[in-house]
Order: sequence, then structure tokens, then C-alpha cells
Amino acid sequence: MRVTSHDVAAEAGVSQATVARVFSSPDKVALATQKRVREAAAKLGYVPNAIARSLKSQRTDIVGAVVPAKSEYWQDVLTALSRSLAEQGKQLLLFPFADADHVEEALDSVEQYRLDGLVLASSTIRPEHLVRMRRPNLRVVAFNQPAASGLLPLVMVDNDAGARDLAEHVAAQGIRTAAFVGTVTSASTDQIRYRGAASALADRGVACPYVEAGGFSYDAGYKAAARFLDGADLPDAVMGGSDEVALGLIDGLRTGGLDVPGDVLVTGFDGLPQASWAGYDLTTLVQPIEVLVDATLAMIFDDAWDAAQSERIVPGTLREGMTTRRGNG
Amino acid sequence: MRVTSHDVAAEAGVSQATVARVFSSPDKVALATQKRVREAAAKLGYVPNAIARSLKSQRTDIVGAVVPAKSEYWQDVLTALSRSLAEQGKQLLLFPFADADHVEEALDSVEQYRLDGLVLASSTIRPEHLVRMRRPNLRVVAFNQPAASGLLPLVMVDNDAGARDLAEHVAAQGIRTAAFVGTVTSASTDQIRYRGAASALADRGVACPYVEAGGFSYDAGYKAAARFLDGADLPDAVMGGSDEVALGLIDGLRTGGLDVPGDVLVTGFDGLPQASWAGYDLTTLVQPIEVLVDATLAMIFDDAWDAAQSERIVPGTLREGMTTRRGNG
DNA sequence: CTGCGATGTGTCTACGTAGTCACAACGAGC
DNA sequence: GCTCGTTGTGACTACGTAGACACATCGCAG
Repeated sequence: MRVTSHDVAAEAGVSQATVARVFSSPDKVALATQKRVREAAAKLGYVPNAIARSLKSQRTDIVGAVVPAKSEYWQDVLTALSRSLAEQGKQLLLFPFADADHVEEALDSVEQYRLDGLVLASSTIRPEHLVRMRRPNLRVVAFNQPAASGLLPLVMVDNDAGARDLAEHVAAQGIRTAAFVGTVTSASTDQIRYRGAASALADRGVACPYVEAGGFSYDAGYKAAARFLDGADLPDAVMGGSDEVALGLIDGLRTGGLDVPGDVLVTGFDGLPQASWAGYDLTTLVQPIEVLVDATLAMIFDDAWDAAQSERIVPGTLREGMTTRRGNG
Repeated sequence: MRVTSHDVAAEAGVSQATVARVFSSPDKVALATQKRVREAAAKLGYVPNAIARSLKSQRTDIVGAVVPAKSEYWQDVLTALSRSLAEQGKQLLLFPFADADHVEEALDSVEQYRLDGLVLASSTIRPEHLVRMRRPNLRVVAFNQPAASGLLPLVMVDNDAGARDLAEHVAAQGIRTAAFVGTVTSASTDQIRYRGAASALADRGVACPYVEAGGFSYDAGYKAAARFLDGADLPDAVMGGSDEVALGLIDGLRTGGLDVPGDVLVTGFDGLPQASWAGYDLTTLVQPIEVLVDATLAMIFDDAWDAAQSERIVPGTLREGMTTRRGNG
């Protein structure tokens, strides 16, 4: 049998409303009364019921996150999200999805819970679905999802500029040929990153064909490396569409007998912790995840919520690792 | 303005109770009535309010997880947890904590939300705190936390047997000296794993001193490798207390000019995805995370909840990687 | 010494749902 | 043709809280 504010009220000799005030707006209660109520609460082991509070106040203090079930990158984002929310006394409710077709189911769950906000994190949701996700009474923010531009409030790293930075960096190493190994073609981040890189390389006279790894994972990158192992086709640099793919590429190339960076330069994108591991020391574009996350939450909790057009694009940072260092191999 | 079951009732020409029944116990409503109600609900865009349902039914369909904010291993566990819950139409609410001192704050939040259950995932919580976490009306299960044995319901991999398996495997490679690089001494998993490994090695005449890395991370392992780089002290095998530490160890040793496995064998523990990466191919003990997670949830949702003594210990699987393969280097 | 704002507290109600109870309608058994 | 059990539905209420409102008390200015 749960202890309620009524029980505490009886114990402290005040009304239930006063108990509620002590825990939600203490400045409206005299200090002496507060003390009495808190003592009674402690004695009885009273804990306010967030469910009931949410029902009354129409706020849950919970933010949802729709994320792919398996991904290093998103796990990092989630960690940052939940930490930042915890600091504000809010919680994170997870809605993982196996594939893009199940995103809408997740959104239905979201509506049931009347969340304060929702972070939509996936680069593979189709635009027609994005539009349907603008729902009244729900603050949805797209996270690192260029396709959402103009359709939903959006926070993302500057994929285009980042890709150009990486491209210019490898170009400066004096390469003559390159290839871009993307994740999956339908991912909107993939498209922007490729265009940015290809365009910057083209400016310097370097062609950069696109190769699809077919996934966002290490395995996809590892398998994609096979394409470059027949010798003739090997470009001077391979740019991975994500760090996970790039790390797989490196291992795939090395397993195939090639030296990175001796025979071929490799770059990634995201700035995962693993990219900094000494075994890889990958050149990549580091996303300022804390900044992105804070911007996302600020958007959700901003009083002047404008579901229409807010957009925040944050620059990333080039991290120069040894995978693009020529002349050591 | 939200659409409620009352609105749907008016639209369908039935009572609110009937609408509620259609969505929670449809078998009690005539099919014709159901159809009418569902059409009305669809027309108005009605979505049941989980908050109100929770308040009435005293069930939230939400399970909480108290986990360390930063850790590869726990991220894998969370992924499995949330996926398994989603299949049952339940959700996962995250309570990350930066350090062990903040666990109790998380638990206070938990109580506010009246969760159906709580997964307590951290090997660094002190026993005296564990006891305090047995609260009425809350189903707490400790996950991979040997120290909770006898204090809380517990699900974990067989750390002792796993450590012995690993130790016997490296011993079979004909080593003469070994060292165990644990995470932090206070972690209960660390203690069991070390004792298991040391005891199995001792049976074969191999001494195995304990070294503390001082953390659960790659970085901790990387730094710990320095201890073995002055040459004289190098054992034939180094056993990491976790995969993260082991991967750091490998890179630290290699950066120091040593060959793994040529100069020194390395083992891990956990079976992280990264351990299988070709750049490492680490010998480790793979935890059957799906099995552990399913056992945990089964415990939480078991009708016959016995807060006292349920305990489930699941065997892990030895994965033989190249980091313990002698004679290739 | 009176009136008025500020402060603190109590009463009452609504948030949206689901369970209890009552009851109407209906078919089956004697 | 009456009773009885079954099925389907409606009325009512409680879950635990917080906000609206009313009102009592107090200090202070006129």
C-alpha cells in the first residue's frame, strides 16, 4: 500500500494541498510548515507519484528517443542525451527500432506516453514519413537527419563542410584518386557527405566514385574493402561514410595485405571513441555531440516552440589521425 | 486539446467504459460495437493515454535501468534490453549515473515513476547500498553483479567458470607466467574473475599477480600496458578483466613495440563486438546477453515474484581469437 | 484604528482511464 | 412460461496529484 500525499497530510496535520505544494512549489509554503511536512514525509517514506503528477500537470518530464537498435554512433548520442536530461531532472525513454519500417509503431507508443518531447534519430526515414510525424502536442526534433530539413525542427552537424574538410585534408596529402564508401544510399547523411567530399575533391582534379557498403556497421565496411583488393582498382584514399564503416574498411584492407596509410589513406566521419584507439588512430570528423544534444534539448524545452522551421547546424572538428599520414609507411 | 475516451464514446454513441474496454479487454465487447468504436477513434485520432491508464491500473509497462553512463558493455546490454521490452510492448527508461555515489539519486527517481521493474546494472555498488535497494512494490533485479548475491534477485554470467575457461585455455598454450589486469578492485565481477583465473592457473603451476587498471575503459587498459613495457616483467600472458581493458592493453603493448600474440598472449572478458574486429580478434569469454536479458525480464514479470533469493547464473562461451594463438608470431 | 495588499493554507475539483457493480436482453432448461 | 446463467453495456467511482478559488491572518500605511 503506497504512501500518498493524503497520508503525509494527516501525519503532519495539514491539508493534502499543502503537502503537494511542499514538493512542487515550496516557496508558497511557510518554512515551519515545510519542515513539519518533510519530516512527516520522511517518517512515512513518502515519494511523490510522478504518474499522478503527469496526469494533472500534463507534463511528464520524459523525453523519448527513437533510435536504431544497433549502432555505435547512436549509443554515444544516447549516453549524452540521458546524461544531459538527468541533470535537468528529466528522464529518457527509449524507442529502439530494428528497421526503418517500424518507426511509426514507435511513434504510436510515444503518443500514448504524452512525452514532453521526442528526438528522432535516424537518417533512413523517408521524407513522406517525416511529414506525418509532425503531430500536435508533441515536440519532435530530428537529430542529424538532413532529410528533415524544412519538415521538422532539426539539429545536425555540418555534414557538407565536414566532408569538404576531410576531402581537402586528404587532397593535401597529394592523392590522385579516391573513393567514397558510403553506408546506404538512402541515408540522407550519406548523400550530403558524399556530395561534399566529391565536390571538394573535384575542385582539385580528383575523381571520387561512390561505393555503397550496404550498412552502417563495421562488418559492412569490412566486406566493402574487398572491392579494393584486386589491386588495379585501388585508389590513393578511401573515405568512409561513417567511422564504423571506416574502421571495418581499415581492417578489411589490412587483412587483404594492404598497408594503411602506406598503400591507401582512410578517413571516417563521426568521431567515435574507437576512432581514437591506437590500433586505428583514424582521421575523422569529430561531431560535438554535447553541443548537438544540448541544442536539441534547448529546442524541445524552448517556450517559444516553433514546429515549423527551427534549424541548427553545428560545425564539426577535423581530427587528423595516422590513417592519412603519408610518408611513414 | 487531446481526444479522450469520452469524445470517442460520444462519437460512437456508447459509454466511456465501453471505449476503454475496446482498447484494454476487447473480448468483453461485441464485435459490432468494437467496430463502431474503432472507427470513431480513428476518425477523431484517439490514442489511449498511458499516463492515466498507469494511474488507474498501477502498472506502467515501463522498466527502468540504472547503468553507468559510459561503457561499451552496458550499452550492448541496454540495446538488448530495450529490444526485448519493445517486443512485449513495454518501454525502457534510462537512469544513467556518472559514479557509484549517485546511484541512490537514480533510485529515488525510479520510485517516483512506479516502474514495473528495475534492472540494476553496475558492479561497483557497495553491499550496504544494495540492501537499501530492496523496496516494497519495486521489482529490482541485479544484473551481472556478484555482490548482490543473497541481497537481491540476481542474473549473471558464470564469471568464475568463464575465468577458469580462459585461464585453462591460455595455460594450454604452454605459458609459464601470467598477470591479470583487473578493472577496479572494488568491482565484484573483477574479484571473482581474478580468483577464478588465478586459481585455475595455480592448479597448473602458473602464478598470476593482480594489477589494477583503475577503470573499465580502453584508456585504463592502454595505460596499464606501460607496466609491462620495461621488459623484465613481461609475463607470457596478460588477462584483461574486461574486453575494453583488454583492447586497450593490446594497443598499449603494441605501441610499446611488443607483438601480440608473439611476445605476449592477451585475453578479455565479455564478448564485445569490438573484440571480434579483425584488428584485434581477441580471445574472450562471450556473454550470452540475450539469454541474460531474457532471464532478467522473466524474473521481473514472473507472477511469483520472490524478492528474496532468486538467482540465475548463465554460462558464457569461450571465443578463441588470435590473441592467444602461439606459434604464428 | 481602519482598510488594504501580501502571505499562507484549506476546500474542491479535474486530469483520463479501468474496474466494480448493476442491469437489460437473450437463449436454454425444466 | 418461469427461472437461471450468460453476455454486453452503462453508471459510478477511485487512482494521486496540482491548480483554481476562497478565505483567514498579519503587517503596515493613512
